[in-house]
Amino acid sequence: MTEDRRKFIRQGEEARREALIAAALSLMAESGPEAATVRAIADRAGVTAGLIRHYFDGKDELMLAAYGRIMGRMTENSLAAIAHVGDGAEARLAGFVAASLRPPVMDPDAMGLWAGFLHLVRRDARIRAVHRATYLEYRDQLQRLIAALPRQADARQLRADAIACNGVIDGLWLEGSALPDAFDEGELVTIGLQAVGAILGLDLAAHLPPPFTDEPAPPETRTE
Amino acid sequence: MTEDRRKFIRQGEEARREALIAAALSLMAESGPEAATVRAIADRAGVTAGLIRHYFDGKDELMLAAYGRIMGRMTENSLAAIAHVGDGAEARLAGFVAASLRPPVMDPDAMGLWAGFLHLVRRDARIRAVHRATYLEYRDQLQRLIAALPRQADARQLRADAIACNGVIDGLWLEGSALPDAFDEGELVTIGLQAVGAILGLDLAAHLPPPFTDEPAPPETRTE
DNA sequence: TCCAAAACTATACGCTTGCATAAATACTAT
DNA sequence: ATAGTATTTATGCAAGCGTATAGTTTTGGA
Repeated sequence: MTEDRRKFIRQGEEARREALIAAALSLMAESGPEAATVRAIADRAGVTAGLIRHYFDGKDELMLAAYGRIMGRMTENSLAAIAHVGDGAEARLAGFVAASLRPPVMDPDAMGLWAGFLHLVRRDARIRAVHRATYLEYRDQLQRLIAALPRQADARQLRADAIACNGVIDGLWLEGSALPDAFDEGELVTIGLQAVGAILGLDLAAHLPPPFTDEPAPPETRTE
Repeated sequence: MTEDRRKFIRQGEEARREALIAAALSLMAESGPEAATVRAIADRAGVTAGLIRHYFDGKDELMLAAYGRIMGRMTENSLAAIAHVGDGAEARLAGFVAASLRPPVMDPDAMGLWAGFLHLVRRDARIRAVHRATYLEYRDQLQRLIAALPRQADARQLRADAIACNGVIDGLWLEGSALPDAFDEGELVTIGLQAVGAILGLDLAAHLPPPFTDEPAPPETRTE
């Protein structure tokens, strides 16, 4: 009764770090980078602000960890779509492209997050390193899928094709995420498949994967 | 001698507004959105902070004006490259694509600026309107160039082609701006022309425009 | 059972932000 | 020459920022 100090239960390093990262990402996705203050993050994570400094050397460290988490998740989401597709290189590539142009990868919140971090890329060397690694990893995945296609191409051509296809996907992802209602349902998937197919000399649209996977609806990016 | 108050000369609305917009853009390009504080902007424009409120209703208004300025300029820069190209629709399209993938359009500073504003797109309706208008205007320009090509395509196909080509350009622009040293000199121009050509069924690379225009070197985006 | 270590809270400090307000200056019209 | 007005400076304020630090609670092992 003296002073009702907040009750709490210990949760340990792993859980708290994850909770703080998730809180930072959700705030940033909703309301932009400037909304992700230490107080707001702590509040959403159900702790007080001081705890951030207990688990991270500072806010910058938390943001760096959060960036790594979200970027990795986006590549994972694209890859997960083709994990169980076994029937041919073309189908796998088509699945990868389509997954990148559909939720939860193509998503306004995801783009808000990505944009919020992007401007940090130029100032913070460690953020830049994460960006570079993520971009190259994604492109390598794509290049591997392209290399598996039944066609002949030397290393130089393979690199150029991967860069071009990655460009199409990135550009369409960006525009579809930024202006969701400027495109019809599934329009960007079709366009993306046609474009990638044209670049590689294939008819990828023929492999148009089913619009729904086994999951009913993945509504949010931000939920863990 | 009493108190050395700062000397000044009157410059009038037009000049001051432009100076403040230019200052805001240059700060943002250099060091990100959070560096563009009212004090820093005023300082760079050679005035004191209070003047911003005299010419704009608030900082948000200044940022909105600045966003309109930079986005318009980027489309202009792409269009300027083909203003004096008269020999054929393919050559004009090739010039447009190439210009979008070279300085001053493709440029780390320009991308920093673009990214800095992008996350405002989701919160501020007026910023979003500018974004939408700029994107659609750019795409319409591209679509007009595509429509002028000697080939047959219905309206639906024309729209899809424009979206796809715009996607390639945007994606390559983004990656080349974000990671300039990940690509060879001129590599993205070549890849972009090949990709757009493949999508449209042309050999655009044959029209590869000269690497230099009549200007010696446009070094900076941020200078007016 | 109790005690030491770790987890967590609470508070305050210094700094920066955008903005309001009031005073001073430079220019223009007369 | 001078008065008037728009332009510009100067100053202060309330709010919010990240962080440092000290104190309190929980927890698990001796």
